[in-house]
Amino acid sequence: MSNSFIEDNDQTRARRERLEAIRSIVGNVYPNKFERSRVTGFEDTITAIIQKFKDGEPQVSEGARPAPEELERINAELNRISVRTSGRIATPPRVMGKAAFVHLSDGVSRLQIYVKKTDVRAVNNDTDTLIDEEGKGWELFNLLDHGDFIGVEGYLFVTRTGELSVHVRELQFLSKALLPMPDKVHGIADPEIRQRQRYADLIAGSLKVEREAGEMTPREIFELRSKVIREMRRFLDEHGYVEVETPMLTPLATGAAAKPFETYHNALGIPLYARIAPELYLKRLLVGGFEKVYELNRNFRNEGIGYRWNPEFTMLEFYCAYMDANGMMDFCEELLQTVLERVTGNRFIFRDAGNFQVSTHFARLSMKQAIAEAWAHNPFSALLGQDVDEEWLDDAFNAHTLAVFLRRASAENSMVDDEESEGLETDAETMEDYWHLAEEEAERALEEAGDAAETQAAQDIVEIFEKLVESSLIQPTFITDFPKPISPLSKASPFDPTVAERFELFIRGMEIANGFSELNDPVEQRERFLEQMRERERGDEEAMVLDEDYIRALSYGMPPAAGIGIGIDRLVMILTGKHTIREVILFPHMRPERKAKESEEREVEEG
RNA sequence: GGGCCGAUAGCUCAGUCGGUAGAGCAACUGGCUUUUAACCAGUGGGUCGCAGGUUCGAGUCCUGCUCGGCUCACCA
Repeated sequence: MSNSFIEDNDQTRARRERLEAIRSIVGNVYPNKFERSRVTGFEDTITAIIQKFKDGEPQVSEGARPAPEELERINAELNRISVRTSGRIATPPRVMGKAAFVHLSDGVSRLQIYVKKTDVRAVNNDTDTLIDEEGKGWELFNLLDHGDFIGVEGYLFVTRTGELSVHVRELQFLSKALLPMPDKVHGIADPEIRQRQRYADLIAGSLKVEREAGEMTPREIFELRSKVIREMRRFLDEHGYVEVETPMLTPLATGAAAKPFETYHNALGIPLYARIAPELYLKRLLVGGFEKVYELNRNFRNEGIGYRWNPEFTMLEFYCAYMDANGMMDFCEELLQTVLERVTGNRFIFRDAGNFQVSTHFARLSMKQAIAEAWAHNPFSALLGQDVDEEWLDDAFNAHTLAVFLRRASAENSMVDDEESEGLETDAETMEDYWHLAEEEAERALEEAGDAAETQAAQDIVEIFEKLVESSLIQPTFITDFPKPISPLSKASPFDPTVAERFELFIRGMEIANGFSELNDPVEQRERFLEQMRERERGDEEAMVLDEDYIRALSYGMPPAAGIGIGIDRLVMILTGKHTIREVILFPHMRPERKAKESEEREVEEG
């Protein structure tokens, strides 16, 4: 039999040959079902059996063995209990002549089975009956490989070393692993295989013999993710929110600053875009009379891929009528802390505890305050003797100078190797040169900007914030008071017309949430959209697109409201201590897999 | 796209100064009727990512390429 899709080596050959030998004993090697018993009160999965009977194991210290009398007492009880259960063979069989031990896994837990040559009988899968012939059970067992699926029937007992086990009387073959299992000690090291072949990653996590303290298996990461999402829904439902689903394929890509994926609808004959944000649809629902709505689903952005970025990401977005951004910060904090408490049992503890403390309250800081504070602690600050405070930043020339300076300084730093960079940071002269160059550039830029000067200043402040502050916001911090020109869907602050009543939540240096008091004046909204369109014409590909229907909706009247988007993937990164988004997305997007042969063919074609 | 790092047995990795290709696990054969990453004895397994170059001799040095990781720039 040829399996061209399976690499041919000594391991795969042995497995294939044994599959044929198994076939000659049991008939159908891919039977359709295996019924598990219900002695635990539920379906007797391995986890159910472990949970129900594990407590019966005698308590002994590491390496010690339980007393024989105690074993006898426990086993007198357990031996009366028969179970039928099934799973993947999770260890290479430990065969000792005429008996063997092996562990079965259901992906979560593992249960040891004990197979004795004289006690085990095989099931014929064609007739679903026990095979009479002597020795067939043991013969079948010896053809099993690490990774195969089997079903067993037998009675419970505790071994001399004190481990709960099943003494197998019936053995049924259920499915073959034609590929060898990942290394039982090291698991899979190659991140590419782990992410591309998540199934192998999940198997490896369940088969790995030893784990480092605090190490989460992939299974546990994705179960935690599932719980986070479930608890978010529950919290919102409890607070009167209605979950809705709005279009993912949209005629306009708007509601956020991002490049969309484009596709084409044949029947309508129009382009459609994968949504970059559900925002404008959800606010149409506020117009329609929903006072509290949310959507928890995917958004798509046709941009770079990196440790914080996947082309599709999961966002919780919700809106609450009659609330402003300040109320939304309170609610967001309560939401996150409640979800955390329900998922992890702690109010706010991050997984890599080394960097995090328990925070009872999230800090709040205006963007310009945050910049001023960060600058005071920045090595460039002392070097240049330049003070930065909120008033200083209000000057467009100053803001642009600082933005350009940071751009130059960081570009220079990134070009230099860590080892060679000594002296660079302390080189005051170079830094002063950069500063003067930045000042010259700022002067020119201000002249050229003309009526776009306000937008330019806003972009400068944000750029300074991102370069200087963002990565240092480790503890949960709300940054407030965003410049208005870069917040086209947000209301202005009632205290400062140049500032949007908008906030972003940062944790571990990442933006986790973005919310604001929603702009509900259709006249001003239209103006803001038009300003965005002018930005687009100036070359900003990510400026928003005017949505006339949305303006019409606002014209029917939308109540004052606050809205927020919370990045679920990034939140899960923080909760699991993972440093790349690909670890918390089951099937992250990657470059298409190319085998060596194919790439050679490509080269020939292209060459 | 730029910079840095990597690719050796099925898996995880070592390989010194350029001199016959190594270990553990896995596989195979034999032994062992309560093991715990079982153990004991033995066996097989390599296009050292690909293509050139230097050299008497290259896993090792040089050049180009492929694939991957990290990182910087754009982006949530």
